[in-house]
Amino acid sequence: MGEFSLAPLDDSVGYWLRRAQLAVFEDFARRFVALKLTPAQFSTLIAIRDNPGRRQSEIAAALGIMRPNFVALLDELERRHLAERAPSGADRRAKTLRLTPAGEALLARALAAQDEQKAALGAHIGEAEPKKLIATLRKLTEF
Amino acid sequence: MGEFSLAPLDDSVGYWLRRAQLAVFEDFARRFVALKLTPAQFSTLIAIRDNPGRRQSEIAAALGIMRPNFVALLDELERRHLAERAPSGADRRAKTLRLTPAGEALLARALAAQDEQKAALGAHIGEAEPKKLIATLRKLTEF
DNA sequence: CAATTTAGTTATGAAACATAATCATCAAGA
DNA sequence: TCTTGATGATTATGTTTCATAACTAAATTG
Repeated sequence: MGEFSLAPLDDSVGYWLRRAQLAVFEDFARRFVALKLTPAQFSTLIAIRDNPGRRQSEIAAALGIMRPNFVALLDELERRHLAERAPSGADRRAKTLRLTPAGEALLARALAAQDEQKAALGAHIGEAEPKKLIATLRKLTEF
Repeated sequence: MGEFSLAPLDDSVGYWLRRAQLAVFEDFARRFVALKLTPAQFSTLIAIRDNPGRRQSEIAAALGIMRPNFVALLDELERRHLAERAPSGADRRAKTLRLTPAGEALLARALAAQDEQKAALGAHIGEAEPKKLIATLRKLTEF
């Protein structure tokens, strides 16, 4: 195609942030395709496992997922017998969430896949970089 | 809501990459709302200005935008008289792109807004960080 | 000149993300 | 207690972003 000039974008944090995110998510998708888990599903399984007894809407809020969109996501996890809704004794409107044994097992495999990605990523950008990178990205989330 | 544990995500590059990207793009949207420019439109104006005479499809490819989606984007820029399609003398199928004076003027304002964002961002994460951050993000795009 | 390829386009669909409205239940005050 | 207003989950719906297939006109190749 020939040389292409995009100078004002070349030192734009937003531009590279978007491109890097796309690249990392593509790699994620490749590693997780066998597990049939999207990033949202993966983080949902984690949130449920590590915060048992929480309400559906609390977990959605913690993940930054809109409540209406969380319904179909959970429907799918339930359909695959990875997670379950259970009545919240106190409040009959509310539902608490828990993983099934199959959900625990799949999450374990997913976490292993995540570790592999982390290792590959460290090898690619340098072992010390991920820690520094995450520290900077965290600051940016408050921007 | 109480303390919420999302440990396996807390040291995940992908997770923070996504959240940082959302935060920076939200800030971008705030700064650009007065100009009525999306990130894709902004980068298109830059690409056209800095690569005059290129074909529509070359510019789309350089920006990573699918050709079909680039059509409506350009239609809108033309409707607002910011950019124009012009026949490519050599190939009567092809169209080259150029900015109108109004497009040049709006892009100048947009670049100023981008500079302001850059300054605010440097102030927030430290003046030396953006350069290091971009270097790391660039490596990630080849991941 | 016929067959194939290419540039731009149209039509269309999938996926992520957001809002308004509904239904059942809860909580608080008259 | 009864009514009123808020809340949890849901449905319906819409928007934006991103991707694919198929079309047309024009170029290229054999």
